[in-house]
Amino acid sequence: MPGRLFLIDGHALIFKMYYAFMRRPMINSKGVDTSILFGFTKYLLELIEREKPTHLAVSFDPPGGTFRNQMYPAYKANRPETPQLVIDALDPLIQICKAMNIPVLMKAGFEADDVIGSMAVKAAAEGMDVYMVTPDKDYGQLISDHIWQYKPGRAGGDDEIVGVPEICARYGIERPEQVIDMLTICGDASDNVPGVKGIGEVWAGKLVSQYGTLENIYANIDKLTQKQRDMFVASRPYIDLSKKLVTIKTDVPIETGLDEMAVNLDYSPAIADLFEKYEFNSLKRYISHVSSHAAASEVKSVRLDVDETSAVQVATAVCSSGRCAFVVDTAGTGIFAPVTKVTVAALTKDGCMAAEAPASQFKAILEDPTIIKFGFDIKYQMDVLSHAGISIVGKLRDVELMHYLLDPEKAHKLDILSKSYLGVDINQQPVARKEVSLFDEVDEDEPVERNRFREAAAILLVGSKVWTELQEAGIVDLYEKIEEPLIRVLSRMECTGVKVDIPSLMEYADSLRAEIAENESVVRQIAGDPTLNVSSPKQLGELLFEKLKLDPKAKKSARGTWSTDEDTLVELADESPVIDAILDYRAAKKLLSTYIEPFPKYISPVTGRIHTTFNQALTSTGRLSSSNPNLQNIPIRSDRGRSIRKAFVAQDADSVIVSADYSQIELRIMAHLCQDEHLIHAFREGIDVHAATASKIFHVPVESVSADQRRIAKTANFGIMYGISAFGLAQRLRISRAESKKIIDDYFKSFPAIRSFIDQTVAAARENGYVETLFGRRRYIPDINSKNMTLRALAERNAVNAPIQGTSADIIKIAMIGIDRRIREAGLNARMVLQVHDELVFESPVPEVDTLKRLVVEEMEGVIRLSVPLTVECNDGKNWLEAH
DNA sequence: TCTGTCACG
DNA sequence: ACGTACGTGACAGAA
Repeated sequence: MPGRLFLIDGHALIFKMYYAFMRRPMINSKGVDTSILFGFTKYLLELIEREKPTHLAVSFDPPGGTFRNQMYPAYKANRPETPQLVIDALDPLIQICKAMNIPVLMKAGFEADDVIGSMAVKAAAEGMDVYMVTPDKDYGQLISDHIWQYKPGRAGGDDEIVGVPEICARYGIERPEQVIDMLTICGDASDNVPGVKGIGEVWAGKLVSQYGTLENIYANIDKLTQKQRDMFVASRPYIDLSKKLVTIKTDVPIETGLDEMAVNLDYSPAIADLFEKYEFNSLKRYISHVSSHAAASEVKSVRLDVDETSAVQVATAVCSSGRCAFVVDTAGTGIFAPVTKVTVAALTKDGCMAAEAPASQFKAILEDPTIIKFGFDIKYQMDVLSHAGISIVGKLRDVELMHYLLDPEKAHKLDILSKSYLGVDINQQPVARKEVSLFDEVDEDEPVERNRFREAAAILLVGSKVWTELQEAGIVDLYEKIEEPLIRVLSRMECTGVKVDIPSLMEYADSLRAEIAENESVVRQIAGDPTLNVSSPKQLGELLFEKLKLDPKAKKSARGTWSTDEDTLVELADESPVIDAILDYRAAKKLLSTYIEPFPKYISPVTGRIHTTFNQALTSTGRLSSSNPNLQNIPIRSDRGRSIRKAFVAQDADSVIVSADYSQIELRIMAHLCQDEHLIHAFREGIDVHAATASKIFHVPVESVSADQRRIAKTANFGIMYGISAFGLAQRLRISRAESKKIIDDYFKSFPAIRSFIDQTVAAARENGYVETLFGRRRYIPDINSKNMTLRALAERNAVNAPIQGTSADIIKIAMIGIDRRIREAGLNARMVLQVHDELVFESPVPEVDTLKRLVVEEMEGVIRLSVPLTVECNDGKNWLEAH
């Protein structure tokens, strides 16, 4: 019978999972350690998906001793006691195997080795290709033309398939059966198999290959060296016993027939219940096809009533369960909105209870460091509660943030999460105020009012599930070491705010308005239309390309409108003086309408400062974003822009602005990730990396690189990180495609490691469906296999860029946490006020500046040791511009 | 509400 | 033959 039979050594796999999860066990919401069950089941499911076996069976060692113990009581006697977790895993795993139609082979008196060995030989004789899934070296003796050992990879590494050539090469022998002699001679300390004392693997291999068998070694014992002869003679009395111990039996009768091992993916409905019970949420996709009532009952399995009760009762439940969810209500919006009430939910033995009360009544709970707090957008709640004199202490499980880490590009709204995780619509209004059920029918016409009880309960329940998924994805560290502590840091930054000198901005506004008016009238004059709106791309397009007939080839359709962006206009600058007027108009108008006119309304009446919001759960790559207002895109590149940046000032004459920014952090990360020797060398030696790049691709010495060559190399360096195309580079450099193609070809020729890094990253995205940063932050790349070339190309660029941009984001986040801690430990009055991706901005009293700078640089540069140094430039000044 | 444009890293 | 560098947020005009 042709086919692929996989025989799994169950105990070996259990132990592997036991150790794999030892440092960070996976505990489900009921407090049960499901590490082994999860790891084992996941491995099974992945193996089935990846290797597509036609037949499959799992073998466990039976309870009680084996024939080996009978012949040699010391066998495995000095093994440490089996951990309880391993013992406890056996029965549930047998249940899981049964539900997946996988036969479990156990034979009293025999180890799994013997059962698998016998089955392997039998199946191979019947024409199957057999894979023995186990890391145990003893199995090497069974390998043949149709039997392989399939070694599970260590810690996420690839599995290894060992066949006849590999096993022979491993020991330097001719035939796999000789593994028995090898093992006999070497012995096995952990199993108490004696072997020949004094002979190790190297000599054993030489002797076995020279004399063919152990018996023949003894037959020729006088040809050995004196020392070896003595050792073999001394071992003679128990060498037969050793050989019996290490020889895997191949004649154990197996009752289970091969046909019963045929893979049957039509799993029993019980599998869904088991996955629900153990909370294998991330594995559910493997069993989504299971047809049964179980899928439908999944929603019903979240059966809880939110019992509305008193704050005191909830507080009691919170303290006994050690966890709660909370929702803060405010009058109005913004971080200074007064808190009106707080709703707290707690788990009870048969559901959820919740109560709402003035914040002060929950102060003790919120400030209790032992209670785990589930919330949604906790940073904002921290902001508003801090003004009510309440801090939130203890572990923070922010559902929005945790879900963001699972898949940053999904929607992280509570109502959507409740629907998908609990099957519950929290926007639906319950009928009664008491004994409300999440499943009660509601009157459709009733106005939807947010129900905080249901929200709090949903946060608690969704939060537990999302937490489990974080564990399963192996990104709990990312959450606990980076995002969770960052919540507090960002909250402090938001509450601190930054001072903007509005009067100086207003003064500058006047000169901008004059420029705008001047340019507007020039444009209107040339157009011969006093009503022309220069801000209207449509009207501008008609003016330039229809009325003035400047360049008829540029049409950027979408809605058939002429493109009038800066790149297009600059091309036309020679053709009409109207172009410069338009560009000047636009530049001035942009600054005025984006960075000046809206700013006064952002000044807080409480602090007189501007308080941005840092969005921590938004970008695809792990960066922060800033909004209302966005303080991460304050101008700097143009002269006009710099006047605006000057308005970001320290609070008074006794303070300064300090700015610290990473130099070339993304290129450095790329150098580390691809391990390119030239790039690494340039960074280590402090050589100008763009000049070094130019030197390589243009084949000139570094010192004779021209400014133009350097500029081109710089553009190319950035292009590479963004997933360059010849077209894109050509456009940016205003050169021909042939020229840009040559540059790219030379680039990859000069830096072959970068080429292979890109290829490997794209391959990893295809393999796993996602890419990750150095710190495990994931971005899923679903379009990587798209048939649409454009989409696929975009996906490939994303796959390359995300680990680079994301690692940079991880690094500065870690630095921020360290700096915040150090500032507080040192009791400084300096404050971190802004983060701009690779830059941190502080406000500091003058006497503290030196201390602050030292500490900031130390923390930023010391986040992680890469193959290249991380360097930071740090300056101070009266305003943000001067500090640069 | 969507699109085009442009400010930043 | 096709479309073309990564990640954001805000504004004005068009629809």
